[in-house]
Amino acid sequence: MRILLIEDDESLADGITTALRHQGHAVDHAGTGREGIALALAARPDLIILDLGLPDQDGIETLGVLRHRGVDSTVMILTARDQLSAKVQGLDAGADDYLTKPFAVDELLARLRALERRSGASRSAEIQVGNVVINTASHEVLLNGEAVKLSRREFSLLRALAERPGHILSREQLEDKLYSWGEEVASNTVDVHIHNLRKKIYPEFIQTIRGVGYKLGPGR
Amino acid sequence: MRILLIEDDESLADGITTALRHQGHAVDHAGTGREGIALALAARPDLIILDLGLPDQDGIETLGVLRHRGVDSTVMILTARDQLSAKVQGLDAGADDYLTKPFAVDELLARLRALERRSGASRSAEIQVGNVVINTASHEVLLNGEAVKLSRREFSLLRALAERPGHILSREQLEDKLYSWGEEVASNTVDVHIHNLRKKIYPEFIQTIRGVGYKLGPGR
DNA sequence: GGGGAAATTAAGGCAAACTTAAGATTCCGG
DNA sequence: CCGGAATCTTAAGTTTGCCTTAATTTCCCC
Repeated sequence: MRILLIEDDESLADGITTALRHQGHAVDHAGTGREGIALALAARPDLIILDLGLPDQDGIETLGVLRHRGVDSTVMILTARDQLSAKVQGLDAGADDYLTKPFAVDELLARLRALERRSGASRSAEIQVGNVVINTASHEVLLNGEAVKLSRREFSLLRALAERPGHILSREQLEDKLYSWGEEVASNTVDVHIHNLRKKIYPEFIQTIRGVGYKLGPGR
Repeated sequence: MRILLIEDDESLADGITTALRHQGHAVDHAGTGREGIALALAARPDLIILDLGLPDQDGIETLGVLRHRGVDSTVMILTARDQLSAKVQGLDAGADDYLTKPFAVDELLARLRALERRSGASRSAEIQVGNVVINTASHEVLLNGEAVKLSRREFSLLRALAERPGHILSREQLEDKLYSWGEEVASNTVDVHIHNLRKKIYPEFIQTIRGVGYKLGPGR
């Protein structure tokens, strides 16, 4: 998943970024509302995490601008515990969820998974496609009940495809989900990971649409 | 919206019920998990508010049973502030959101609006012409329910014609749809692809208007 | 029956995708 | 903080499938 973090506190931002990357997400970071808007328009993230206590402009205002410009990404706002009215405003201004500071990173991650699901197909942390079960919380993948060991990138790739089984994702779209701004790849990395995934699962599970991209197929 | 509240604390339940009804929602109330499951199956609510601290059975378990029985309503769970692991479990078990107790009723209402807004959209990417179904998302084409394997150009051609069934498109117009500027083609390519399409589907599906172009015909 | 339009056919060429392996990088335990 | 293991990226070589071309045949309308 591609995530944009708009947060001025450097150390907090670093912590969140690291945790998210560890989960296999592509993370872009903006330190101000203005910068955040620019990045949101350029990178088209799946999710935006927005701190309401920004220095250059009000967080709510930033959110308003984003929605006005047609950014329809899911938005989670971060706010201080006692700012109830701000939370309510935020939700009504187009945020999808909020988290009160301070929070545990595990909680943030769990919330993200919930949000991810709300817009996607599956209702629980498990996505099933054919005889393959993908657990987005534990990062476990089962093929006919047996565990398959995947690396981080392999898992991210599989998750991206599994969010909408049957839907085709181009190489470019897949790269966008895996790599943040500034760490783009310039090779056939995606091809290679797809190849390795096919070896670990089974070849027909991931189908190639020549000239278009890849999609998950039906069970064998 | 039809809402099911599963909450054992009578006075809290009364307060929430009143507030929700005030907003124009239909509210059912269950005091136990067992009762909640029965009501969920009977009433098919749009939203379920589930307290994790239930007397007769664990709230997480209740949620599991609901999802297992195919209840796909949006679920918001209520939990005590310090029960982090419970929240995380709940979200991963298929809840869409949670709220920590104690909370202000305004906050609950704002959350509901956010949830409501999210569950809209998603239009189908399918075009149907006669007994042929064209799925633009998966590039799948079904003839009487059976998959027909098309190449990229064949698919583009078919989609172009299917966008306006019955309308006549000239070769030139079709070429414009298939080829971007700078890669024009100088032969009877379109004819050839049309021919191959007819072989894969059935000849009468694509009709020739002599001297003008092609159009999609009615089912066989 | 004649001429132009459309259909048919087959083959060569080319770009997309696959495979492999080596070098770079990251991760993790001590 | 270091060294080995796992993983990731790059790039080159190979394979594959498709697209285009063009020559030939069939069809339709005047």
